[in-house]
Amino acid sequence: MAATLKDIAIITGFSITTVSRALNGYSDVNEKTRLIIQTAAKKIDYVPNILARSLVMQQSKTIGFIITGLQRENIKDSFNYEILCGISDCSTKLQYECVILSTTTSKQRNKTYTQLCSERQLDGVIIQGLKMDDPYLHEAINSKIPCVLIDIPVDGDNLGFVTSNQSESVKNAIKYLHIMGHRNICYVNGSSHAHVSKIRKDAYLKSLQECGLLYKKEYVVNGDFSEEKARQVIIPLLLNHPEITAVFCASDIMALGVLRAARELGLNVPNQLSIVGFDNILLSQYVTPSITTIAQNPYEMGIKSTEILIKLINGDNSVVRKHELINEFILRDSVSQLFS
Amino acid sequence: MAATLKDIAIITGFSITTVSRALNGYSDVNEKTRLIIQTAAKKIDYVPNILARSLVMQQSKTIGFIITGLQRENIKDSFNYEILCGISDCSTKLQYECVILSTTTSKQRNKTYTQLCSERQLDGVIIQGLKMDDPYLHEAINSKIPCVLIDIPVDGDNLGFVTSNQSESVKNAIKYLHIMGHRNICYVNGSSHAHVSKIRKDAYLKSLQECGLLYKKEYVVNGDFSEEKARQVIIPLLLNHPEITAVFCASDIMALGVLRAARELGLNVPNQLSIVGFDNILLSQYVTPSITTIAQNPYEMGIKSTEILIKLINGDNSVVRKHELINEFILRDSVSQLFS
DNA sequence: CTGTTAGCGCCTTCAC
DNA sequence: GTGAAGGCGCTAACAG
Repeated sequence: MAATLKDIAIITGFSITTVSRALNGYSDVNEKTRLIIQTAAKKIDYVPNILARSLVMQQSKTIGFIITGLQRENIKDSFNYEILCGISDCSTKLQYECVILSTTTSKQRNKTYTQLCSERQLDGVIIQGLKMDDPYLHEAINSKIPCVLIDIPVDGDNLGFVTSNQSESVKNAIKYLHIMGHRNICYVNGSSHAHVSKIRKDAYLKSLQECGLLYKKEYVVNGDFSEEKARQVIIPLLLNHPEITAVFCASDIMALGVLRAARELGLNVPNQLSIVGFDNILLSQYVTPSITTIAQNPYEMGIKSTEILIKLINGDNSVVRKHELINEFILRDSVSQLFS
Repeated sequence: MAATLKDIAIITGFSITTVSRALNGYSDVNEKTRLIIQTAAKKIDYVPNILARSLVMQQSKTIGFIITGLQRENIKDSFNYEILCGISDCSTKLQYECVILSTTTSKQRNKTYTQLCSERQLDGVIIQGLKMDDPYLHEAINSKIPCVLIDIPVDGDNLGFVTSNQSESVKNAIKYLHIMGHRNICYVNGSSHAHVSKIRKDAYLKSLQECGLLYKKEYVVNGDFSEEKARQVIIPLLLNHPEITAVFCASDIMALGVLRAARELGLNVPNQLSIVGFDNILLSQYVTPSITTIAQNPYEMGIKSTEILIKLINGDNSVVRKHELINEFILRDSVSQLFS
C-alpha cells in the first residue's frame, strides 16, 4: 500500500490539512513544520495520489489522443507516430499524461465522445484522422471540453487547430510542374471524407487556373489515400489519356501506387511520367526513383497541438487557437523537365 | 458538469446505494426499480466516473506503457509503433486504458518507477526498450506492481515477459550463410546494454561452432543499433579483413549502415558482400538490394504482453508468464551463393 | 500558522 | 429490496 497524507499526519502529529499544505508549497506554513513533514514524506516514500487529487480538483492532468488509423497496416505512414512523439514529449514536459484513444468509425457508435472524455475526466483532447462525417467530430465541436484538431479548421472558445500551409504547398507543386513544361497534370485525391482532400483539390484547381491550364474533370481521380486504390484508378486514366505527363498525388502512399502502376504500364518515371507526392514519408526517398514531395512536420504538429490544448485547459488568454506550419517542397528524382 | 449517481438518486427517489447497485448489475435489486434507474441514467447521459471508482476500488483500469526510444529520430524502425498498436487494440478490448510513459535514462533519475506507477495508480505496466542497467528495470522487477517486459526474461509472481525465438533465428541465419558457402562471417552487434544483444551474440557464437567455423574475436563489432555507428565500425573491419564475405547484423537499421559502407567501399552487395539483417523493417524490402532478414512480429508482442499483464492484474491462475513468438526468416536479395 | 469540517463520486458493509 | 453510514485520498473554505 502506498503511503498517504494520513500516514504522514500520524507520524508527524500534524493534521492532514497541514501536511497537504506543507507538501504543496503553500506559504502559510511554518518552515520548520514544512521541513519535518517533507522529511517524513521522503522517509516513507510518499507519492501523491493523482486520482484522489483529480477527483476533488475536478481535473485529471490527463489529455486524450483520439486517433483513427493506429493500425499496423499503416506502417508505411509514420504521420501518426510522429504526431504521437510530439504530443508525448510536450505533455510530459508540461506535467500532463496522455492516454491513447484509438478509434474507428464503428467504435464511435458504441461509446460517445462525451462518454469517453467524462468517464476518464479528461482535461482535453487532441484529435487526428477523423473523417468529416465521423460522429466524434460533431460531438467534439459542440462539447465544452477543450479540444485541438489536426488539419480540420474549427472555431470556438475551447477549440483550436493545427495545420500546415497545404494550399500554398500544392500550388507550388503544380506551378513547379508547369515550369518544368508539363501541361497535362492529373490529380489523385484522397478520401472525400477527409477535410484535407477538399483543401488540396481546391488548391489544385486554383493553381491550374493561375498557370493558365485548363481543368479537365476526368483528370481528377480518388485514390482514397490507399496505395492499391491509387494504382487501380490511375491505370485506366493513363491508358485513356496518353497526353498526361505528370501526376500530383495528395499523399506519398498514393504516389507509390502510381509509381507501381507506371512500372506495370511500362512508363518510365520520370522520363515519360512525372510524379509529385505529399507527406515526405520515409519511403519516398528510398524508392526508385525517389519521389519529389511536400514535407509536413507532424512532430511539430504534435508539439503545437499540445501547447495550444494545455493553454485552452488553463484558460490562458494568450492562446492562439490556430497554428499553421510551413511545409517544405523537396525536390527529388520523380519529375523531369519536358521539352516540346 | 457530468451527471452523478446522486443526480439519478434525486430524480428517481431511490438512494445512491440502490442506484449504484442497479447500474452495476447486482441481483438484489427489484427489476422494476432497476429499469426505472436505468431509464433515468440514460436520460441524463450518466457516465460513471472512473476516477472515483478507482479511488475506492483501488484499481484504475489503466496500464502504462513505459517505452524508451519514442522519438521521431527512430522513424525508420516501426518496432515500437507496432507494439503500441497491439497494446492499444488489446487493452481497449479488455476495457483498459493505456497511458504512454515515454522515458529516457536521464528521466529515470527524476522520477522513480514506483512514483510513476503509484501516482497514477497504474494497475500494471508493459516495458519496452529498457537497457539492462536502467534504474527502472531493477525497480520493476522488485516491485509488486504487475509488469510484463518485452525481450527481457524475468521471473517472479507478478512478472511476465514476451520474446521471440531469437536465438534459433540467428542460428538459422548463420547456417544459411554457411550453406551458401560463406566461411568468414562477421557480426555487427547492438548496444551491449540491451539484453537481446547478448542473446544474439551467443547464438552467433554457438552457430559458428555448429557449422565448424572458427570464432575470431575481431569479427564481432558493436554497431549500437545505429545506422551510422554500424557504418563506421564495419568500414575498417572490411578493409582489414578482405576475406570477409558476409555480415550478419543484429538489426536492419545497422544492416542499412553496412549496406552504405559497402557502397562507399565499392563492394557489390551481394556479389562481393552478403548481408543479413534482423527485424524486417519496412525499408529492408525497399532498399537495393533488398535485405534478407529475420522478421519479428511486434504487433503480436503487444497483444500478448497486454493479455499476460491483465491476467496478472486479475490474479488469473491460468496465466503463462512467458510467451515466445516464432520469427520468420525472409529471403531477399542481399545474400549470394559463394563458389570456391 | 494550524486544525476542523465538508465534500469530490463512488462502492461496501451492515442494518432494516 | 432498500437505505444509512463510512471511507477511498485529497483539497478547500472557515475558524481559531
